[in-house]
Amino acid sequence: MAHLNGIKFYKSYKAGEPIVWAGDEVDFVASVVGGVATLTQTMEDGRRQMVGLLLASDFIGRPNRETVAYDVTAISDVTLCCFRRKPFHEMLVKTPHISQRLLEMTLDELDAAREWMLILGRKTAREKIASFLSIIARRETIAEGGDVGTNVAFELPLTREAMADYLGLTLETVSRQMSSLKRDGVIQLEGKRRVVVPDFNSLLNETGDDSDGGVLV
Amino acid sequence: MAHLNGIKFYKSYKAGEPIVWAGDEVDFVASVVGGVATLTQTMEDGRRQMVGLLLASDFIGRPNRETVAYDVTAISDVTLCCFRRKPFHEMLVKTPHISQRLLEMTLDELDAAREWMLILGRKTAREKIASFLSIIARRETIAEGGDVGTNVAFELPLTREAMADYLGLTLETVSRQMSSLKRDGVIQLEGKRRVVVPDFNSLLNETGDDSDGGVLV
DNA sequence: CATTCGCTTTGACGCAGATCAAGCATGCCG
DNA sequence: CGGCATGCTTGATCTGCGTCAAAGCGAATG
Repeated sequence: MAHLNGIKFYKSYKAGEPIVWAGDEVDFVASVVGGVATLTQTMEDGRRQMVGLLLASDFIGRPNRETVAYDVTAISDVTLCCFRRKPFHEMLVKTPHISQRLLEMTLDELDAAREWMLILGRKTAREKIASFLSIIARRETIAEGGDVGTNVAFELPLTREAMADYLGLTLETVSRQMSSLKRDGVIQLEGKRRVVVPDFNSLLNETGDDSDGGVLV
Repeated sequence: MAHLNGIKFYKSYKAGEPIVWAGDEVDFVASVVGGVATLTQTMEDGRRQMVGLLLASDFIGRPNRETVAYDVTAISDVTLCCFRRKPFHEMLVKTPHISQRLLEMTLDELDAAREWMLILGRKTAREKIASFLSIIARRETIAEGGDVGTNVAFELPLTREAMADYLGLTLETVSRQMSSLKRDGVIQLEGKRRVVVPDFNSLLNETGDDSDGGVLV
């Protein structure tokens, strides 16, 4: 996505800052350069569900639509690389391999959403936490260029409350299950945010997923 | 999607028949011509979550990937319009506006998946049922060319068990909540499968969603 | 150094929905 | 026609997680 003179610009947001609200008109699409942002849906009475977790290189917005369907929030300091919507859409028409790339990315997101649906609909609180940790472990260690060996350590990009919104739980339940996994030796905590997983397979065993090794080397 | 000599063919499946299993190699992609199919994920111990409900014109498969990630099952008699994967992929590269169309469809599915995530993660059993019924009402009555007026009637394409798999509930809870909505006059049942909604707004009021009219005319 | 604030942990208790268990209705097949 | 299968309903009981409440902890601030 290089060489897009004039239609491309950067924007930064501080941790906690809203990027756009559901229903807002937005005249750009963007991709995350650095930091973490979330997509959330909120019900009238305040119940909240996260529906997207955006890390570096993830895409925001629909080329063809001027309003946005979800609240987008910066959860750490975030930098976006933005493209004005109209020229971006024209470029899409002229440069087919970009829309094919975008299709691939969207299909990957759809797959992620479907894995997420299984977590939300059928897993216990403990399985939800274990699944979340293994998802983050995978994304974070790949981002750091490391291999997912048996011994893994990473920083949680989310507060307990945000984890609860991700998993359809309350923050108290998240906290209790983290403590429980710690008690059982599945994870260790250094401070509140850094997680050490001494044996990644034993974490996977807690997810409820088919556990025959999986992605492990 | 016309004029695709030689690479296009049709396949039919009976109600209940599996179309493909998760992990199978499949050399075609397809679009649903008629009937209803589901995408489901199953855990080792048998817990099941539906992650896709495919009606007429919905698309199955990934142009770029030879295996399939979910169980696909015909839930009524189903006819698929299939395209061999390799030539389909080549056509995609040569005919950019098709991949743009496919991108639009995929983004719509992603939006649907995200609405679904809110339902799974945060709604009560009663709200889940009401949400499901209003989603089906919308899709079915549009398919029949009718308008979604206040008074709506439609056929449920799913058994109580499949509804449970859709909503992350047990079939008993689905049954109880259907009875409860019936007792409260929100819906009427003609037989087990036909649903009459005397006042669509009062159904919407049960979904927990922002209720200011919405899509109603 | 004390104070406050945001985040987290932990405890006690209650309830929505799961589980276990009958029974009912409809339609199919010998 | 009777028997059996499939799908649905309803009841009784149990439990995982939500709710309410209090207290711990580290970092920032005056």
